[in-house]
Amino acid sequence: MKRDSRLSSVLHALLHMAEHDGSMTSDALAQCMNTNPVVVRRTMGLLREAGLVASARGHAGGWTITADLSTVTLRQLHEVLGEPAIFAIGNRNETPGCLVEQSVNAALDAAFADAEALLLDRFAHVTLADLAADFVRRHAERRAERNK
Amino acid sequence: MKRDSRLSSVLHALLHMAEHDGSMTSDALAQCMNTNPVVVRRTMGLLREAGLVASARGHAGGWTITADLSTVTLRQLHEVLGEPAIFAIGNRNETPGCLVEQSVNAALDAAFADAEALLLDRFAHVTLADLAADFVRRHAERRAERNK
DNA sequence: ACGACTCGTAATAATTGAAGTTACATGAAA
DNA sequence: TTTCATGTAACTTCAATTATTACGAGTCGT
Repeated sequence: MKRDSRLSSVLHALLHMAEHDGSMTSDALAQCMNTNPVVVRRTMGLLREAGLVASARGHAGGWTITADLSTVTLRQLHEVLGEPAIFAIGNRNETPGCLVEQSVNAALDAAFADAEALLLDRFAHVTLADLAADFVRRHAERRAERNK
Repeated sequence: MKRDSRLSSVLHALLHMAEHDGSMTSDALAQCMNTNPVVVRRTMGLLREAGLVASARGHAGGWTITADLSTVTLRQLHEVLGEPAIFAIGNRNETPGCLVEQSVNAALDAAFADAEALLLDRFAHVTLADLAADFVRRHAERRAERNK
């Protein structure tokens, strides 16, 4: 099953932008992420609609972060991306007439709902600033490793 | 994204088999589930390898449950199906050299791992017998509704 | 004004894995 | 021996993200 990696992608892009002075072009971001500039524009466009980033055309154009990193959570980004389906496993038929299938769906749905709630709660407590700090930590560790 | 509904399917099949005296053919199960007999054989074949069901060919052949309903959990069935990917969302690159992406992956992976643990734990505490009992309850409710 | 640069977006293809289908071999029972 | 059913291989269909191509439109520097 093909997994939706847009959340991972936008996080990657946003953190690169946060570490980078000035704006970054779709091409530069696409190279960072080993993908296509059009894909970058499409996903970043959603963030722009949500007021998280801004874009400028022409010379010296590109993308910049407009939001405060400490206020943007993974959950918010998930919502901005249209709350894509979280699970790759699901019911065969969402509105079954068969009573057997209703029992099956009820049991599975309850479990999935709980797992989703936990996941979204986790997402709600991680901000871009947290990730940026984690990156800085990793960066320092690698430098220390290199100088050992 | 296309979701894997095999767990839902086998549960549906197993419960129908549990309510049904004697064996059921792949064709009968396929009709129950609005699918194809070959698909039924493919998935039920995995359950047979795990010793949960048995199949017989020829006249009066078909599938029968050999396991005790109260000992088979949703988690076990999930494993029997090859532990398919649970999440439809994932990292863009599982083994990134980029430190930014490592931070992103670490945060997402931790959240996903927790949600997966919760889901599997839920699955581990639901048996086929539980689902069968739930079906009987729904069945009784519907009959009461009809006679009101 | 011109031209290089960049976003905006539509249209289309590639990709991936489950699910569905066809076809035929194998085995069991009437 | 005919009929019914599973066992499998090979192939097609299907649905969704992702990738690509193409072109339009705005912006800056010269």
